Amino acid sequence: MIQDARTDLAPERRERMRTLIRKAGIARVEDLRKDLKVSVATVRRDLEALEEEGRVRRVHGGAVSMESRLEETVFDDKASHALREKRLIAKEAAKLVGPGDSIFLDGGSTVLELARLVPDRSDLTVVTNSLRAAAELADSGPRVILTGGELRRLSQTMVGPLTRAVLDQVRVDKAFVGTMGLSLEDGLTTTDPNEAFTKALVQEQAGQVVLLADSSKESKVSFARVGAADEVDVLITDKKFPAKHARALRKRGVKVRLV
Amino acid sequence: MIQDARTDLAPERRERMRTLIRKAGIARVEDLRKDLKVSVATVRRDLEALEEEGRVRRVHGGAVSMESRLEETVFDDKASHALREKRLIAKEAAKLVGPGDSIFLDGGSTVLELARLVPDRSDLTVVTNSLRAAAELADSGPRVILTGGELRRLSQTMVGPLTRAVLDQVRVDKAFVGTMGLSLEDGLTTTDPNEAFTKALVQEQAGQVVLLADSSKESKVSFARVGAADEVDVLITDKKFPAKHARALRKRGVKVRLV
DNA sequence: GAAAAAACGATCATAAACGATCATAACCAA
DNA sequence: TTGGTTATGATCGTTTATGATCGTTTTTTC
Repeated sequence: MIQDARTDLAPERRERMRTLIRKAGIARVEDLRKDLKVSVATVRRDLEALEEEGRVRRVHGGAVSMESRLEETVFDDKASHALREKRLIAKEAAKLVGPGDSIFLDGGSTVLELARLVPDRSDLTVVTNSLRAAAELADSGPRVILTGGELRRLSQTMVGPLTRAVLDQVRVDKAFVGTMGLSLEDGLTTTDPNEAFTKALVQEQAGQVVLLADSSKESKVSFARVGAADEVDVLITDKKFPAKHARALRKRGVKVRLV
Repeated sequence: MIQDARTDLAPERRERMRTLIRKAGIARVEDLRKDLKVSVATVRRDLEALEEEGRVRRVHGGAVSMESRLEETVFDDKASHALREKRLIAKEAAKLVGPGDSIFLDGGSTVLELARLVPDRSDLTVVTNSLRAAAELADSGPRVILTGGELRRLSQTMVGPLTRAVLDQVRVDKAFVGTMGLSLEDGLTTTDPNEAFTKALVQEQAGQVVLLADSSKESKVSFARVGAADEVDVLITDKKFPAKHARALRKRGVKVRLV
């Protein structure tokens, strides 16, 4: 074995490799070979070891770091519009969550922001059909119950008839739901019938239904109907929500909060 | 013993060695030999002693200090062992998955490797109680159905009575399950009773139960019992699995495949 | 979808590093 | 002195880490 003063000991070389991969998020075998001045065989062996430790995941041509979950969430956030409004709405919604409550969270992006506000509330029971909400709460805090059902890829939610099996057996104090469209005539609408079915089901089981919807959803109508607008108990939206429609909703018994 | 003015007393020399290694985080035998002006044999003996005391960890070519930050990062996470075996086992298991099959995947790490092998099989229906398996398949390929239930953080699986609600309504052709322990007398055992309950439930609903277990699980017994060993239809394990026990299992009607 | 290129895993040779063993020298006690 | 103990360093067969080679698998290209 060649180990003169210029070469690293295996642990320090692996440490450098690990750092390189973590900083870049991903690294190619060839680049690592050049940076560390070893053969590709050694790079592969080291990557194998780092994978055993769970620090990287090997892929064809290199390896990706498992040590920074940050990128994913940043990526997610970038995709969503009106983030500022959504955060404000979520913050307001969090005030409605009392001690020891059991709450339902659905798959909307605003609701996901709410999930991010409660990871320390270990007194809560959170029922959700959203994989992303579950992922947010997977490591800490509240008791988490997933509904099960068929995975809908686009929204990363569990939907369809199978969700009924679990939902029939639980009751929640408050259900926090999002929507694609909200109108007086057509009520709540969303893109997927299965999704709509599950939303409607949840609303039956919840003591209180809280709709989180920024003002861009107002007067929109999507494909699948969830239910009438007045099945919602509380609507939390932003100040750009037209006052006229807010009044109409209040007249039908919906509490409307503008943030 | 040589003990003139130029040489250290042994304890003193070891103290210096320990300091050198701690400061650098890591040190080569050759460097220590030069710094301390002793033979490599002595350096090795001293390192052996320091390792015995838990102050350093020896590596090929030198030693890493256990008293500095480098060691924490090198040593802390000893997560998954036998990755190689697990991959081989998973690959073999993948051969059992026929076209159009519906399969169940549980939360074991070997089973997770199997999940990674089927993302392109869009003819499949995958039922799983593992969030991580679901995450692997969340973007592409098979139809994914999650069981629902209470989230068990440690294993990132859905477990408990609520899983029954969904599982009662589905049948799968083959269930691929992992285990913590496998023994002839105690059968399959795992750490958590809720987890065991769910595993047992799945085995009832499956046409065929395939156990994926590397040989380290053999003759181990964990806390919660899942069921008898002969409730398994096929065991896929590695070649280190004792032939004697493989024979005993075959006698009980379990097909044993060694890879 | 076939051909070409790249990356991969398995295997092997080699040199460094290693552990076991032995010889030496210093020290101590009779 | 002699015999015993201990730390050390040298020797030598063994083990380990590495890099090169080669057939296989995967990805890219056309």
